Amino acid sequence: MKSVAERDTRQRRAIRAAFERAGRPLSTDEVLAAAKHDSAGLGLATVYRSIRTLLEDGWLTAVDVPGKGAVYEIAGKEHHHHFSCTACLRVYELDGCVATTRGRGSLSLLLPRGFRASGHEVTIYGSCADCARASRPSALSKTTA
Amino acid sequence: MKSVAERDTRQRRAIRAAFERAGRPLSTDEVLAAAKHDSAGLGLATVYRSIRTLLEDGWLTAVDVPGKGAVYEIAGKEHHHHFSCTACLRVYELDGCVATTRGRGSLSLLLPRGFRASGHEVTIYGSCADCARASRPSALSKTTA
DNA sequence: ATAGGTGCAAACAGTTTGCATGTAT
DNA sequence: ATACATGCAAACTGTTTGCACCTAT
Repeated sequence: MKSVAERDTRQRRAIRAAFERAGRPLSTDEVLAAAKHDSAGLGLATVYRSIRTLLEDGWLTAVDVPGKGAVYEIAGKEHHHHFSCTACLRVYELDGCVATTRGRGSLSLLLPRGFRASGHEVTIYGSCADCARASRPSALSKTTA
Repeated sequence: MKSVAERDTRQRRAIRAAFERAGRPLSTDEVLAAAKHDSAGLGLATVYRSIRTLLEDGWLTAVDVPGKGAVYEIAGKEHHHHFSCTACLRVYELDGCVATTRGRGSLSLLLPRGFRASGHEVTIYGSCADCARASRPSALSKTTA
């Protein structure tokens, strides 16, 4: 009775594979670039449409990273935060949550009276391991020597 | 010797006044709407240009609120975070920082080896006092009766 | 008088949509 | 066979820019 919801096409397989290979949240451009390896000629509109479908299916979730716009990651993981590398512009997922690191409810302490929290978003900026290594002078010995 | 950097126009006075009156971060549309009270006929392009000038002058800072885009607030305050009301879409400034609420450095605990943090951004979502009050049934007695 | 500011409209970048064609089912 | 998916290009939205006119200095 129920008509097929999602069709298994080359393009969508490529897009899903891109997320699985990346292991980190991807922007639309990153998806396009990565998925083109499996499906040349892939169009940007298809990337947008597929991402929307995957969001509706609950396979992906959107994360809005300040300064980077929306990125998407495979859904279903437990609550976590994100790291945005200011050097390579890649976004990474972090394990754990500030609120649970040091006792529950630390975030509510910041709220004025009468405000009710329903969620939160934490983004840490800096250099990822790759970029930190590349820019640290003392590390050059290992890389260069 | 030094040529005049910024000129004191009706429009810019209106825009600065809008921020001072609001007491919270404003989006470009909010600035346009609020500043039009003091300066009818104000154009959106002028809002964008003035905001940029005020950012360069260090009078404003930009805050990128996930799901809302950029908002701007008067600069110079000490490090703090933001609250985004999912009901009225207004953004508020919160006093204090998660990292200092419960001992320093709790955020670094979340980082994988080799990552270096240079800053962080925390946004809490929920209902502001006004919206929480308006939607809470038990509070209607006070409002209605 | 003149450099800088303003408003309008055109230009742009990122995202979405219409339509004719292609393809999984 | 048919409904859904794709690619292209046009449409839209939010932001920036070019240009002629205006105004604080």
